[in-house]
Amino acid sequence: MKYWILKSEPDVYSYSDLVKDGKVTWDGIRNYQARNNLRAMKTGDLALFYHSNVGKEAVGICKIVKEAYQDAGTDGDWSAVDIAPVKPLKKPVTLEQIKKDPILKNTLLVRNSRISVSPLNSDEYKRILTLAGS
DNA sequence: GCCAACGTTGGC
DNA sequence: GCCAACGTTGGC
Repeated sequence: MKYWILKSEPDVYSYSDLVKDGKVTWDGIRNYQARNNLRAMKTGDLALFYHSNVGKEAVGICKIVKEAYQDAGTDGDWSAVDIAPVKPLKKPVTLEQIKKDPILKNTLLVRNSRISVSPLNSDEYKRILTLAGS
């Protein structure tokens, strides 16, 4: 079981959109590192859904329901996965909290803010859930 | 809206 | 293969 953070601008697609849709294809990734992370995902892996730009906070948990397949939107060598919501966090966990936290401050989310799909180890994942009050 | 950081592209 | 120029992302 692996853990991930998926970033999305809530103006474009928010966690509540995901809850409403029930499932969504996570495509359009055009960054090799992020693509490789997508390809490392397994069905059943959990991911935190993070709102970039607006909010700058992790807001919910989702799960991978379909492993990486060819991104239909392109001829290039890009991948997509399908995700579904699990449950919202009791309290969102802000980037500020993450940056201040000794366990979380070294996550790729903080070190490289430009990567839209990044891995978390189980300690980091659990720490965020703790900060979220669950 | 600005700009720093980073990734990608393309000329050499 | 190097590196300057450019585009994009995302925090502020």
